[in-house]
Amino acid sequence: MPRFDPSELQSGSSDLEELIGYNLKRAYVVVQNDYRDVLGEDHLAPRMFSALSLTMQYENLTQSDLARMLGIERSGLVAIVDDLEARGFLARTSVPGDRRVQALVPTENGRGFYDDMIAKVRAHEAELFSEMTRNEIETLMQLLKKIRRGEKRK
Amino acid sequence: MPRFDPSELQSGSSDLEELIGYNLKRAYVVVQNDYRDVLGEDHLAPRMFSALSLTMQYENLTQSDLARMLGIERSGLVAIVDDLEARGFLARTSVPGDRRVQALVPTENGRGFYDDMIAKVRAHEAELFSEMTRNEIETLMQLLKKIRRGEKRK
DNA sequence: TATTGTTATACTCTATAACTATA
DNA sequence: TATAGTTATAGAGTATAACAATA
Repeated sequence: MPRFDPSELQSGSSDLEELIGYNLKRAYVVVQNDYRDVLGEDHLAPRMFSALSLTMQYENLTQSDLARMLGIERSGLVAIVDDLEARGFLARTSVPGDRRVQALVPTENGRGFYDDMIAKVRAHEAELFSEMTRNEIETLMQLLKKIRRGEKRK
Repeated sequence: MPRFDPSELQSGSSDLEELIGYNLKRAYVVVQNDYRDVLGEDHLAPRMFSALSLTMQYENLTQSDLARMLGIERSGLVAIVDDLEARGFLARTSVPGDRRVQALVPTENGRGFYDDMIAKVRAHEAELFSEMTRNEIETLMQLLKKIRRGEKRK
């Protein structure tokens, strides 16, 4: 059994380094930390950003729609929407024909804020991945989406 | 602005789907959920497995070593090691020459348990990624490690 | 002064279960 | 019966700050 040598940590010499799941997690943490540095200034958590993004791009989403799209439970979305609504980025609006649902409608203010944020996030990714070629990034995205498509539904 | 169409969710047509960080997270969640299905039977959380794996493969790791390798704080490791020690998988043993540190030494029992677990995890990954070619997996691993190497140190 | 292990504490993210009002 | 939104609650996972012992 070898003594610990830091230089071999990512060389794939240990069981852990050969696992896809572990590498996926560690890579995700790298990006997440950078996200927080960027979004944190504006007090926007990554999940807030994700929810805001989808409401900007799809008309009259309900909270249940959003939860399904983000892969989280409906109950978890209440606080997120509360926050986004409190900051004036979107509004819960009643929908004619089904009084159970409330569509999430972005405000002008919300659109302006979002446009700033998406620009910041894109700039941050461009810088964080500046060592990777366009081809590598393209390949990575395809492989990640392939993993996502293999998700086992409940 | 388009109406929500579930079929286009992963097609890259929205801002979110074009972000590396978002795809990384979603892919990670897919694997994580599968991990939990597999490791959960034996009440072994993913981070317990990671810590156990490293102590099996590196001689006389200290908790500080482990924390650095896993990218978490020292304080977070106390509970992990407590649990692994309570289950008889490893032991904190004093080290001659430095009375501050306690080396983490695997037990026979721990080795047997770990051998079972790593086999289960590998089988689970083989099945979860059965739609991907060996080449695709190799490429993915290289790209993930490249992202990890780009991590900004504190 | 710096490091190791530790405790206390708090925060984020998320899930489960139950409720209500609608359908 | 089923669904939308909601609340309460609990459990991971993690970080920060402080401390005693030791280097």
